[in-house]
Amino acid sequence: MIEKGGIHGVARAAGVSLMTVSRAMRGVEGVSEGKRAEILTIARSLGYVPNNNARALSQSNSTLIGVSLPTLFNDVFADILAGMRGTIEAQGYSSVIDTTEYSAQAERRWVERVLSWRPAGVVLTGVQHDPEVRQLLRAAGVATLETWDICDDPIDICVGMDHRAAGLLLGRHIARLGYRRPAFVGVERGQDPRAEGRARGIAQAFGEVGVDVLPVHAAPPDNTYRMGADGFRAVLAAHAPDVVCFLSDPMAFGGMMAAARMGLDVPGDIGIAGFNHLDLNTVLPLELTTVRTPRRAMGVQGARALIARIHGVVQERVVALPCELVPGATVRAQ
Amino acid sequence: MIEKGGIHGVARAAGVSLMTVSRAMRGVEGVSEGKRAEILTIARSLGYVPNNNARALSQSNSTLIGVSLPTLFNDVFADILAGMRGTIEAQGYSSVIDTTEYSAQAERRWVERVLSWRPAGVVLTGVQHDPEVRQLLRAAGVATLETWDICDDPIDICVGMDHRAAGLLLGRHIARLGYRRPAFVGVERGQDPRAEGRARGIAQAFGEVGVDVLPVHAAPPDNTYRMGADGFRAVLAAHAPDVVCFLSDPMAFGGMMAAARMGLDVPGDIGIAGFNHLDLNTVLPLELTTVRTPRRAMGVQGARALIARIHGVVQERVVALPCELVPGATVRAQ
DNA sequence: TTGTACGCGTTATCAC
DNA sequence: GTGATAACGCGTACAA
Repeated sequence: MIEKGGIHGVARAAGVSLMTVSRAMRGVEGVSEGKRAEILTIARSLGYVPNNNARALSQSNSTLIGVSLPTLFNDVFADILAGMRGTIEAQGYSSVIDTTEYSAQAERRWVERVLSWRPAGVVLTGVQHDPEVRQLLRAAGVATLETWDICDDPIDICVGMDHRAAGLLLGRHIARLGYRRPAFVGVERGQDPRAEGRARGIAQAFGEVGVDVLPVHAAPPDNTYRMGADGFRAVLAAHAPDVVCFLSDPMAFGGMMAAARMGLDVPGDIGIAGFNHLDLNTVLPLELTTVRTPRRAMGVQGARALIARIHGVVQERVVALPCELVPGATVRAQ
Repeated sequence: MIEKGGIHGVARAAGVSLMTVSRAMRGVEGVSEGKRAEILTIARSLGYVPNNNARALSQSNSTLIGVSLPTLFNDVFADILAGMRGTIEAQGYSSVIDTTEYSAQAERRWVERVLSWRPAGVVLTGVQHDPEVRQLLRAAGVATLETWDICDDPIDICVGMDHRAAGLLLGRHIARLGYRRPAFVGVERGQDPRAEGRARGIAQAFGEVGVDVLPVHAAPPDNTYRMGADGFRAVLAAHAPDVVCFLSDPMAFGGMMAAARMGLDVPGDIGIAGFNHLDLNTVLPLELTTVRTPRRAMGVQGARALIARIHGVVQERVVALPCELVPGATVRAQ
């Protein structure tokens, strides 16, 4: 419908050739300024928008970067994305977002779809993918960034963090405070590999002080806060822990609310810890014990590395950004 | 790089013509099953992904739906989107997301970009846009859905809700409980037209009981929870209200936390109300007084209407979905 | 069942 | 500074 004239219509209306319109629209040299202004006015009045499919087809280089996120219901990914987008757009690239709902299958389908647009680069969340994803991206020779997690052999490059180390950091802090009956509330196995990594780190920390078991409760899918609250009750009934670590801050908050409802004092009766240090924490009466993750920096540095990679510059293939313990006040003090 | 062979490479490797490969890849008739399997295997091993730019260029019909959201840092839009995506994908369409950060300029640029892909449909959040947006979309003749808000003359079709009516609903409830010194905490003017509509509704409700002023505090941009907390303190100091309505639930929660920190009892000393009824509320010790918005339904019905519109079916141009008051416990009882 | 010619809208290249 | 022509990779229509 838009092609009732397309570039031809504009050219005809302006009394010039296609090429002159093309040059005028793109802002490249080869058109007198007067003519350019005239053409732009006509194009605008005709509602002409260049056809990117044709442009992409006739050119080999693209400025499109596809970004895959597990979900939009998590400020973590919004933070990472915010960091990326600033950089991506400042460099003249544009991004296209999609979510996989934590499904490897959906991620694979998305990779095929985005590759069909011949993007300059692709961003994936995490390092665990359908085997075909790696193969597709490698075969396409497309610059690929994996983020949020790290691994030894990324598809292309990787800017993330070590979730196990982060769990270890948190776990050691908690263990040092004397807790000996920890528990973890997360989601079903395979749903969130990063959370599993953190749980392993926590388990390792407690292993170092002779506690060999970290009971894990997998919350059935629901709203995050309720998952935290229900998970807290479940793990309390099943394992009588003295401290409960949660997959995330929102879940930990749910746990805190459940504790209050049960008449339990935090941290007097039981300790609670979250993960990520999200905005919510800044207003809580009792600051949550958690780990601050470098989400925004990850986005910025990841995008920079990806664009450098697109330009053929390869630095380190894997960059792990550091986390920071937030002692908070939901576990007991020394 | 991927075109080291492209469809030609596959055809050559399989010993057939381009068209046979094309047919095999698309799953249409005209290829023997044996040959199809063989071709698919070869294509896969060669990492061949069809070029969507070429496909889109050669066809007039697209299955792409572009969706514009203000931000990802708000579960409201995640909810709407979740509702849409299910429908969109079930109908064989695919969606591309972008965020505008509440900037009309960014929205206009996005509309141009998405139109350059010749989408089947476009979804915009809200009804207030740069004038050119309307012109571009109308000129392109692309099916367009506006959502989350409503207006009398949508660009094309509109499935949303009446924010002023929602504010009126909430305001009347609060006014009926005897409150007479209301205040509103929102964001700077123009940042969120929907919130302004709700504030107008609240003001109208209080106008009905003879209270003609609704002091409004515009929180400077920050994290939502802190904006709520800081806004609460500011509005309290400036206007000594007996009830504070917030732009959203998360801000209201920030306000509740600030009240607690100031030693104020809610609702004993002061009333608080939010908007949207988000997941957070389900775990709070004191359920927030708020309005439940039909976000998911809006997404589902909006997507259905848009796809019907794409297929040429036009029902009502504007559909307003109803909201529901959640009395909660953060304003005093009757 | 399989292959050939042409067109989609744009840009690069070369000629004027 | 401007215009003509040939790609880009795929799908449609038709021919074999």
